[in-house]
Amino acid sequence: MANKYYADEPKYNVAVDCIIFGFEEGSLQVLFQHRTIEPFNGELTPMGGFVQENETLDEAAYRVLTERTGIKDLFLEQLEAFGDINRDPGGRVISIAYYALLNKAHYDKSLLEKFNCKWVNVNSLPVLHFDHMKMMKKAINRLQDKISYTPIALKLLPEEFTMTHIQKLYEAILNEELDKRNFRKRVSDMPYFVKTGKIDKSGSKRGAAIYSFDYTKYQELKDYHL
Amino acid sequence: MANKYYADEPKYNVAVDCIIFGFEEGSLQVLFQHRTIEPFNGELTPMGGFVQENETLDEAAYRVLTERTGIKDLFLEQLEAFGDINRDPGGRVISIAYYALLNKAHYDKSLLEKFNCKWVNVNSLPVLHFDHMKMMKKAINRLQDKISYTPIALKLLPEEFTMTHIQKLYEAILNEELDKRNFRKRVSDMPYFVKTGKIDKSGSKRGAAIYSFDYTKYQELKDYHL
DNA sequence: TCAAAAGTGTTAAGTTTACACCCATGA
DNA sequence: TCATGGGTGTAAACTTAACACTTTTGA
Repeated sequence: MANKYYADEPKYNVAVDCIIFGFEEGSLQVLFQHRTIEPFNGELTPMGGFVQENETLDEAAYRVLTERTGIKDLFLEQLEAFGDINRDPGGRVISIAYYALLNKAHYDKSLLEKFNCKWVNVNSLPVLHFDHMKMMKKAINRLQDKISYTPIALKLLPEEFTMTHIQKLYEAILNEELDKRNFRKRVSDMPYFVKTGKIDKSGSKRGAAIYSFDYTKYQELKDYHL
Repeated sequence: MANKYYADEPKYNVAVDCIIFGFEEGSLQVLFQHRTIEPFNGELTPMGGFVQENETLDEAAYRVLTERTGIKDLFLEQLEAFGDINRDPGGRVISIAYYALLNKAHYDKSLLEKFNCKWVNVNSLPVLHFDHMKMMKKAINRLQDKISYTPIALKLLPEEFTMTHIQKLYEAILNEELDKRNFRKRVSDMPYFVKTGKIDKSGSKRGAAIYSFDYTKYQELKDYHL
């Protein structure tokens, strides 16, 4: 497709970089892949890819995500564009950073080898190159901010969960302990958390009530109230 | 500069679009310029320009801003990247949207004709084309959010101002009336608002105390407390 | 019977909101 | 002297934070 008017203006490669969060064994994790070219060959980077001509930025990010994780139902949001002149030694690349939240129970582990990927605990991040640490910090901050006023964090959990699961999740994201009674009170006050009536006996002898999240109810309440 | 590794990947024009806010006569305003090409020749758009090879995204936005307004001391922050495939009929352009806050007292009015610009009250926005209305809404929302926890809005005021000035400013941004006593209490509680000792007699017979903002003190407090 | 996680309320502290009158001055 | 905007405090409502014991059950 010929560019009709802007022929004299410079053009650049445009990429997306996705910080992909997962949650397992009480820890917030991020998915990285090993670089396959110099410089920093073998070192870890967020999931990235170039924006193609037939896709929007969001679509490019979504494509990269589904390709690398096999997951279609996830939360995806743009963070910011990064465009420092020499941010990528391979050439000038403008990168649009995204973050995504997915349910690791649905993650296809065979893709770990296929794409040479690795889940890393956010508390033991590797050295990151380029401006990837800036992206990480932005992603974590955004996630921390956002879970206080939206239930997006639930995309990190299985469809069914206990109060303890949600609390551990919030504690992992916020990196601080929360008061059990206050936390449960706040969660219970939101009408879109519904008891399934089932009991999870895996975590204790007594068993814990299993909840699910009613996205339909959430949308309604959001539309009419918040 | 040759692109070393990514020769096969598509390239795009990359632009910045700046939503520039000003404040005058009690109203929040935005600076637009008239398009000079089809489609929508003559209609209003935010201040835009292409990102050049020797500048970062922020620098491109800053260049556009200083060029179009003559102002160097302003608040500038990235909003989001817009990259829908046909967002610009002139060709595929990825646009990085910014918003900026400036003190209209320093605005060089001769630039109005030079760049064929126009200040418009936010309450009477013109029809906007492309994805410009999305950018506007994002900018206004961000500004509204952000003034509740940072004093950036002061960049819209002269260096010296009265309590009434700040209140009118906040009311214009938030688009709602605020309680005078509560507002003044909150402002006075922040130690970086300092009374200059001067009196502004322009607004009333009695005269109002003139304040200024101590940016140094603000930085200190921010570093050690917030 | 006991260890381990689940579940449950109340009080104090802090924050936010609502609200009305006097002051100083120039015209 | 009066019209105009400047300036000030308090009480009620609401929100947030702190805190400890009982329940259930499988091993």
